[in-house]
Amino acid sequence: MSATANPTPLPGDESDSRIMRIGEVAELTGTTPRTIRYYEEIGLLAGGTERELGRHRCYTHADVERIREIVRLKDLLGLSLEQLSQLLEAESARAGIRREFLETDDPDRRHALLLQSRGHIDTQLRLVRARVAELTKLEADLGERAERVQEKLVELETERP
Amino acid sequence: MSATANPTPLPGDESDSRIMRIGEVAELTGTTPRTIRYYEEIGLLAGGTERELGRHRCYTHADVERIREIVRLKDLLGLSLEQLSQLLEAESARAGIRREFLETDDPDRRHALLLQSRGHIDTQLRLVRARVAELTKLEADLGERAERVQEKLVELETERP
DNA sequence: TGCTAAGCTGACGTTTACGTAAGAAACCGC
DNA sequence: GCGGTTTCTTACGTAAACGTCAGCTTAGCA
Repeated sequence: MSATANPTPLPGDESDSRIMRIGEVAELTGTTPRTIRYYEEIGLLAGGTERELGRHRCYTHADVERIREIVRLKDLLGLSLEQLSQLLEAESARAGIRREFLETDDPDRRHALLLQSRGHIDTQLRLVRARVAELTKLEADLGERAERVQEKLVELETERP
Repeated sequence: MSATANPTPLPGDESDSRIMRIGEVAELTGTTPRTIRYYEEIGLLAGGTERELGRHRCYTHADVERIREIVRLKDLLGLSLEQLSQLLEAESARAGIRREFLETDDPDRRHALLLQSRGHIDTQLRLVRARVAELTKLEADLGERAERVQEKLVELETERP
């Protein structure tokens, strides 16, 4: 028996292809239903398609991953949701891109899609690295200050027994 | 002629001991007068002492440095101003501590002040390092994704001339 | 001494990122 | 098919971090 054949997956199970509702997704991502709806409202999450008004939103594991990524970038880089929208704009149709990638057989088209994906990842990498550099500089500055204080402490301790 | 003897220091001059008003400080720190007043209002900046109501606030280069540090920690660590207040609480009396350090001759007291200063710096260092670790993990994850895309690109290019 | 730029003190406005509440509708197990 | 839970939409509320405006005062200098 494979895990994917399990007819009733465990809650919190991260295997793909399960369909979840907003409450579960919120728990899995450490957010709230309101937050998820808000992200959809401002266009940060797709969700708008293929759902008649009034019916329950449904999500896949890919959506959970995306929300986790949003939260991570938001918290770690301190980006506003609007900045995130722009940053992830290319990726916002990620599911669509992936689908198109799998559906098409045109190598040129696949090539273009891959390039687009790589560009998007590179942008994020640049941001992260710049931030790491700034933090490293801050760490160095703090280290210097710590050292100066330490010197004075040693100095003081040698002065008196 | 030494630079410090210059009776009219250049604007933007970072030499100590000049007394500035809020507009200049705002420019030097990339903030606005309103922001500086607000920081004072919520107790993040001292300023409350030694100034009769209604008179102009005056600042030294040490204040500029402190504001720069606040902005830096706020932006890089994404801390709220209240969190910053707590983090810098010990340091908030920094000028006072420094003065007391210079004034006192009691080695025990000086020792205690130095230890306090070191503890404060260490707290900041821990925060910075934790953040760097998280960002480094994010960088690694992005790197993996970039690699996978790159592999597919190469794969695609070898398939067709 | 008089003028002007800059600063002062309230006080209200604004944006972001959600929280919260209400009433109705959808889903699910039995 | 029905009760109970979850979700839906709509709409108002809120906390943080300032922006902005008004009316008045201060500081510096010609």
